[in-house]
Amino acid sequence: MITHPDLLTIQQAAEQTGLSEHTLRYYERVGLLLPVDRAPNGHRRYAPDHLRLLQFLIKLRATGMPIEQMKEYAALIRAGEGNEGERLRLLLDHKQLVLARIQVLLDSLAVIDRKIESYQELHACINDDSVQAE
Amino acid sequence: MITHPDLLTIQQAAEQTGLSEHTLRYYERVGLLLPVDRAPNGHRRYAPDHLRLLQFLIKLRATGMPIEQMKEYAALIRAGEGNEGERLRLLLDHKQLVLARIQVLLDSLAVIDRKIESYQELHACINDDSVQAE
DNA sequence: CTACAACTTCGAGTCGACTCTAAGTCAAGC
DNA sequence: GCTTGACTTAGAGTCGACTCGAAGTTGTAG
Repeated sequence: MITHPDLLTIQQAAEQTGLSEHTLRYYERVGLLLPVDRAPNGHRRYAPDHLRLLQFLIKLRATGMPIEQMKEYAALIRAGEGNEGERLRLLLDHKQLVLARIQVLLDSLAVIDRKIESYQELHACINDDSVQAE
Repeated sequence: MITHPDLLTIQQAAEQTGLSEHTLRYYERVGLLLPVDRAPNGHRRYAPDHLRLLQFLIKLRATGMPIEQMKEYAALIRAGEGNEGERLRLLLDHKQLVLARIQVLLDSLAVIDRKIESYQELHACINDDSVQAE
């Protein structure tokens, strides 16, 4: 196969991003990505630009952004320059949500930690008992 | 209705826990909770013990523990004393997972933050331009 | 006696995000 | 010419965790 520099097959794109080929096609299907370039035989060819966007979208996913909102962000990027304010707003809003979610995680974890400590104390007591019993 | 002290109807339990009545019944159905006590007419009556367990299970849920694993934990509690070591292990393992997930969130958020900053700089530049233009 | 509200059950439906399947195309190697 | 493997498509299936709906029962208020 003639491998054009910088143009990746779907397999290579999957490797690079950690997404499955299925998922890459799915993202395109649902309109998260614009139709990807094609080789003469119809096969997808991912350009570095695509990959960079994908890598960033993956970070949005990792922070729990729903696909619908990722679509909004991707659409803003596609629309070109001039809407950086909107992009900024979207990202800032999302950041607040993520921080809030982390806070919930930490708060809940604190409760769980108290339970953990109580079990650990119990464990220590049992050890004490057995020491005293000996 | 004769409201026995401390025994809550499903509606009251839903209020107290923030879960829906549907969800309370669902948790019981899937075996997360033991069959709840019933009033003579067959209606559920939640005892303080139930409520306390629920409150804790809700913290586990909030930290993303799947229902299957919550069932394991609830089963250990039901089994009575003597398995505190297992409970401790389960909670400690879960805690590690949660901490790891928080770390992923923070790492991804750091990437998003860099993007946010770049948009903010851009924004600042535009402001500079307009100031200079005046 | 009737209306109403609060429950009951069980099964079906929803949602988001994949994930997989089947059937087809195409280029390269033997 | 045939097989193999990497791709293509559209549509169906899965999974977890609810969420809802329909039909029935019970107990109280008017």
